Amino acid sequence: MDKTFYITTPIYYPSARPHMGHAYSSIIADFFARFKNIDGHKVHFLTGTDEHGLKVQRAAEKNGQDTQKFCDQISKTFQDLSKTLNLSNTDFIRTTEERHKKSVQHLWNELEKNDDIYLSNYSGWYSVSDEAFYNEDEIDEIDGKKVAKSSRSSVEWIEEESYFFRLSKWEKPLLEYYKSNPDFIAPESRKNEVISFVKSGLKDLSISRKTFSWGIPVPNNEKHVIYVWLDALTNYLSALEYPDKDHELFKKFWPASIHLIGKDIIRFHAVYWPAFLLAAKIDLPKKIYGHGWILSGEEKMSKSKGNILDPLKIVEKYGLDPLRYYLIKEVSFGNDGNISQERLEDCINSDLANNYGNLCQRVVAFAIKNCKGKVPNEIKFQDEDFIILNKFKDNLENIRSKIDQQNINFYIDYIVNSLFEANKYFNDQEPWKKKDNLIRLNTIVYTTLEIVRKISFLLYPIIPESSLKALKIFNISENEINLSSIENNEYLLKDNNINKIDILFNKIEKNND
RNA sequence: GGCGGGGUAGCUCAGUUGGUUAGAGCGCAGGACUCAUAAGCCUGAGGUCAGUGGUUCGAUCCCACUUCCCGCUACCA
Repeated sequence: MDKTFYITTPIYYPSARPHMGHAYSSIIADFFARFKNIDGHKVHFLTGTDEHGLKVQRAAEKNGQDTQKFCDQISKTFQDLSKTLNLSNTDFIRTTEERHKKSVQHLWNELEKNDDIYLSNYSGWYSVSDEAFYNEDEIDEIDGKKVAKSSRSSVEWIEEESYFFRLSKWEKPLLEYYKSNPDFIAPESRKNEVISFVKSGLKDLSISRKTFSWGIPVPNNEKHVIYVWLDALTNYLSALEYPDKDHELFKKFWPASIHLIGKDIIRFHAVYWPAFLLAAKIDLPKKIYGHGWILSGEEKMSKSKGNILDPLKIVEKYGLDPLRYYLIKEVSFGNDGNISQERLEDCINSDLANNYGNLCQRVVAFAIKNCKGKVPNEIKFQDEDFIILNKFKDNLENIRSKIDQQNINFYIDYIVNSLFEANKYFNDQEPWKKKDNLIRLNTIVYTTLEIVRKISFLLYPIIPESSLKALKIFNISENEINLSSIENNEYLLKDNNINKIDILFNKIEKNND
């Protein structure tokens, strides 16, 4: 049976324009998807938009637009973002699609059938201006008027008929599940938060609303729409043609390998979602990973410096691959990351241009001048060649296992170290002094070409476009990239032509101001 | 308030189940080379590992206190 891998991003809520947080989730997910793809897995990579809810309905009204058309428009900006980020997603789901509606309603029916849903009243202190409910302890009384402590806006007691999900019933099963599946929630800090939250007790969850209509109707009670989280989370199933559990997609890809999300929505994914699934007797996803936020430090948004948090502007100015590389390299995965334009430029110059780009150029230029522009034929490896070549083979299993632990930083550090070693190797071997020993010269060139090839394979999940550009040296195309071939020290066919390539990364002129 | 995480070189971060001179990258300074995008290679400067006290033969790592930062503490997504 083929190895499979199903990864999802959050579905994005179109109340705001795409920002760096969206880009980050997507890029990281794409990294994993591409890695698994070149490592022989059948990959399903899902992203999409979450289009229901009061805010969307209001935003559309405000624009005097038909709600669906409004959604079409905003969803398009996220579909465009996926293209801009060069995502390899195999599907893009929208919660306004029919396949999703069918799936959510079916899940609802399952929950109802299993007695996990009941009708009752939802009540609480509601602030119209904040659009939020408050608990008793979040309320103050000033001059006989109840107000929210945080915003000081006045609140009123509201009771509304609502369907509830028996979340409380799943408190113990969830805790047991976390215990027997210690890798279910990552990173560790998030797991601890979730567990302590569940341990503090779960109340039943309101899962329908009557106050607005932009949503999926509750089966058999059209006055209610299904509350947004039950709606939104189900997208992960809808994209696999749930409720058709015999469908090829569902059989192949469920349970999901990993739901990649931001830490802000960990609870919905690590508590509500597994509870829904347990109640519906559906297998739980293997992992929920809540990554950190992208922060822009002290840097104020200014016109001269540009806004680092706008991914589209960054891509426009520096290109996509530098952004992808930078986010993956410099953010300690799982933690919040501070990004700055200055560090991005440093990364481009030192890692991408000087280290990787220049290595490609120097070996190609050398081979064209000294090896007739062909992959050398007569070679004889020595110890120092084997040492550097075999490192890839020796580390392959470790790389795979680190990726399965989402240790992205190990992966990229490994690549950067390999680049240092490669440049050092070429330096130390001094092929330019070996013109009277062609076999040695050829061997050094062949070895270095092999290293460039292996590193370019490893870089493909991070900077796919640039990796492919580099692989044009050897006329290697995208579908030929496969991870296990980094074990092979003589992958490159001898006497094949070597192609001169354009500069991969232009250096950024830094001006001190 | 309660629970949890953290304060390590100019910057971004590793690390230590407590043990000789605390690490990487970037940045900075010097050197040798020249195949290459004036790139690469070598060498070096820079830290009382937040503060105070304690346990210990010995603490950056353990404990207590102090201080600063951050997260969670349910229905905004």
